Amino acid sequence: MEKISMQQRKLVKEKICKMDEVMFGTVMNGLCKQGHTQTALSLLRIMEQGDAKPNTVVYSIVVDALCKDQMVGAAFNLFNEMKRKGITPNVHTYSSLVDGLCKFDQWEEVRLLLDEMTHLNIFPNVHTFSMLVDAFCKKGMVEDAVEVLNVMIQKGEHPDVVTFNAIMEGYCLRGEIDVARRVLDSMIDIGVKCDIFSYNILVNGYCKQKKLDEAMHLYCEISQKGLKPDIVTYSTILQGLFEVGRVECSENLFTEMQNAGHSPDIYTCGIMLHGYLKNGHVERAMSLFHRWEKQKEDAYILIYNRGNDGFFKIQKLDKARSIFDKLYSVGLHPDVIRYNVTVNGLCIEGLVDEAKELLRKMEDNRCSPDNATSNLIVNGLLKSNKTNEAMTLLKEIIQRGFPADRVTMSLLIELLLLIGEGPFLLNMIPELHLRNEK
DNA sequence: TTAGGGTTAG
Repeated sequence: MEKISMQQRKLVKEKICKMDEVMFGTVMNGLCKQGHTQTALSLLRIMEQGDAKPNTVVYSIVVDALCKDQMVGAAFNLFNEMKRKGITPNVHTYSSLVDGLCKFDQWEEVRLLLDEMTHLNIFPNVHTFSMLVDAFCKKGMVEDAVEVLNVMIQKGEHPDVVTFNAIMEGYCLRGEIDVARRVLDSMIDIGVKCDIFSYNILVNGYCKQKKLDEAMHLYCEISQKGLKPDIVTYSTILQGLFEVGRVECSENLFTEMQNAGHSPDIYTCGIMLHGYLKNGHVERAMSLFHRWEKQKEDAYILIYNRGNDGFFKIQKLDKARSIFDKLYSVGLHPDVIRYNVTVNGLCIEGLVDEAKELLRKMEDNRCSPDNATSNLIVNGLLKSNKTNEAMTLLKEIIQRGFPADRVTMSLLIELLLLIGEGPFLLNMIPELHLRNEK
């Protein structure tokens, strides 16, 4: 990506081609969508030196990308900078910031920002309101979301399919799928066309409640409504079917999916593998696994991970271990999650030395244990009978810098008291406390 | 040239 910015620089400096704001905007948008926000930001700085000065659109592009990268503070710095320079933010800029703040539960700041924009005669539109509705729903605050919905209608903004889908998801997350279904019917009544997202939300709701007959019924309804199930629909139902042990149904649906022209993506692969393993079909899982590992290198990461987890659950530690070793041999560096799954498996099995070895490998690969590692180890120890032996490992981790959160701490305390390590606990408390303060 | 939604391992 650096290459692109070098080319841009060259084009600008040598005046081979005069880039206007729109061209800069297009390039910066592309960079941001590919995750190169910093490069986009340097391009904005380059613009300042040229004839085409940064405008509202290019600032908004970078502000939005920073929010999506969860760098809301940096986004606000840029937002303040543009205001200082007299470049007026618009409804896009404000909406991106509102969305960023919502994701961090900064409700007071959201309110202030909405006030600010309204004072400037910039009014929230269907996008802005839908972001708010979605944020409330995802946090289980459906009543607040409905209130936002009413406000937007009052202000003359029409909720659309995205707004209603968010509300449906809110009800589904609370397990009130029948209410969600009624939302779907009423949105059709008022003339808002539902889409495949609407159905996927409902299907997922039923699957999570293990109501697979209802989910399958909805799946049939999709085609009757003139819509087509997509890869997400299939993945959701496949997962649900495996969850309730309907392996044959899953296999049939998997074939149906491929016949409909959808090749399995990385998630479907993981669902199939995990589903087989969970239901004890090791051979079927292995055969799929071997077929795919030849085809798709990209898919390795997730498949190995799922594979590892599944293998541990059915006590095939030797197979899990060989898969993990294979990751190294093909030059893939496992991420913290995959390490965690493996460390957990080893702890449950009481294989402390191997877990230690793995933690050392983790450090060699500059992959630090995180909260989840600690959590999993403590959990593994609680489930295991070889607690004393495994204590050694835990002590080593604690001494190396235990990343403790509240949950881990309480589990740890429970464990230490259980196995009569009260004195060790007393010694550790000041240090754990200090780390927690940081 | 800019903003909103669904599946996804411990």
